Amino acid sequence: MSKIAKKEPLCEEIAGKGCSLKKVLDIIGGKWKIMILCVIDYNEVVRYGQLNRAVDGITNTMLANSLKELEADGLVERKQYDEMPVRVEYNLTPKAKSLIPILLELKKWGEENL
Amino acid sequence: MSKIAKKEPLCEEIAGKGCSLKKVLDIIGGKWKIMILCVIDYNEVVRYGQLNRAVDGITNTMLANSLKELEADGLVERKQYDEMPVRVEYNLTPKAKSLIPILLELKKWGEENL
DNA sequence: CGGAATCCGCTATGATACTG
DNA sequence: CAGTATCATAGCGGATTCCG
Repeated sequence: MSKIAKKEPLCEEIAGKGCSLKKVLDIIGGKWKIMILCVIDYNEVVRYGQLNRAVDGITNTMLANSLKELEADGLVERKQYDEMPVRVEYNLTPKAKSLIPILLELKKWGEENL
Repeated sequence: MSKIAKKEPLCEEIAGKGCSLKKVLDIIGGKWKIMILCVIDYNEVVRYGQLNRAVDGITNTMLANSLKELEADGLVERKQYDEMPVRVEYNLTPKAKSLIPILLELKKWGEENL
């Protein structure tokens, strides 16, 4: 069979497992992450408790989990100051900041189309 | 209202329930919708079976559900031709088409940052 | 061919309590 | 203050079968 095994005119790059769009959604998907990113961006620097009060309805479990994942994915930076009581601050990495404009476009699209 | 009752320097518009960014994610979130949109966009017009084969790993249940929701949200158009056997074609609405460039930016961001 | 109807497991999410 | 540790649950997503 000299045939290239593409039965359909559809590309793996678009719909396949490796699609980078899918990866992006894996990272910023879920129920809370985008809102967390936006709140940090809006405030530049935020403390844990601030986020907890700011993101409407989030629980400790989800906030802690989301922050850990965002940090692991290089979107959020965590700084801990060992004062008493402990103070922890979060801010966006440059990588995350470069994502914000796109999210704002998405938001704008939502306002115009929903 | 002389007073804006905000205990935190964080805005409801960003993190609250009404945030349009959240709404967008509700519509195109989930595991398959973005890929479905991209495949339809890439092909202009697609049949159900094509989508089923093109979107890697999707099941009937999810494809049918996703398409119904996308149609209800005004992102895809369904055309049924009562031939024998039945033929059904899907294409993007203008609204969805205006979303594609943003998704491509997101994809580009993913390629550069992940 | 293009779905609908069932049934079901898993994982994301959540409530609550507790700790360094 | 900034989280962990448990335990519980809902609903998303999946496998299979059936239908016009």
